[in-house]
Amino acid sequence: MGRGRAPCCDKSKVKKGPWSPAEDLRLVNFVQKNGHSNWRALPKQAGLLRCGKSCRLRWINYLSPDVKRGNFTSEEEQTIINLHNTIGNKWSKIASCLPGRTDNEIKNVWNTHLKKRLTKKSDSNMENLSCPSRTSSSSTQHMLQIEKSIDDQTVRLSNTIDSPTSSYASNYPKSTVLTPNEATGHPKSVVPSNDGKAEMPLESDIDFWDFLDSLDPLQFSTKSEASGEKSDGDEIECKRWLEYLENELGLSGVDNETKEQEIVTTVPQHEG
DNA sequence: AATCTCTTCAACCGCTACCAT
DNA sequence: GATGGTAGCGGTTGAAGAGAT
Repeated sequence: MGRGRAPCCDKSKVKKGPWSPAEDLRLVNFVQKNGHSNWRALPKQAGLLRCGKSCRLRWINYLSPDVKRGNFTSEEEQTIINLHNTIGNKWSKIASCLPGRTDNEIKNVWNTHLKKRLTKKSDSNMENLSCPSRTSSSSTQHMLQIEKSIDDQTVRLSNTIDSPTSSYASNYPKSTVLTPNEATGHPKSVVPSNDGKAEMPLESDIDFWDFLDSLDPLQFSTKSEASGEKSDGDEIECKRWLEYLENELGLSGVDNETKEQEIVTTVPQHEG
């Protein structure tokens, strides 16, 4: 480790910046069919002008059905605060305790909301020195327990989720329901606009998210997790989802080859 | 209404950990 | 054990939107 660094991709040939709906669709489509055992090779195989890292990030933080959108509940915030107190900036570990939340999201929430809030609080606490510190032995013990449970959970998760051969379907968590439109709801996808077709923002269509909501994650996870293969039911659901996506993107009614070409040509090139 | 400033968060970058050879 | 390749993590950035002036 730590020896030199090979560039993860040819930077001159990859697109950067916000993802277009067409790219999203292409990535979802590909991961759904082939899983994501090799992120580096994925962009080429999927016909995306992105680097593997970018694809991975986009999937994990935004496109994965695991991702829970919307405001953090006070319980979630408290969990973050507690865990951060214990383990510091271990965002992925914290995320593993908050189903549906990504490390990036938690990091953002911490930096933009929680940190400031706590700073304010501690400022006011400084004025009130009698405030008991959380470093009492009992709370320390409590934190150690939390830390241990995080480690246990991390091990469990790594054993059950995301095996190298895992399919898209197996990424559905057992209990997490995709709730993209709760609270602020829909992801704020920034849609580059040098092409009319790719302009349609996904989040603008309530039906789309309602449809996603209507999909039963368990249906995806249970069978395929057990068998390692997609069942017919899964495929039908996946197809429905994809068809809907294509519809939303204005890509339906076009034969596949034309569609593929269209997506590639509508992907704006690296904007300066 | 126009402009400026602040806030938010998606995406990028660089590094390390881990695995295969 | 050394080396190379890939995945994942955490810090940082910058565009876009919101709010203030």
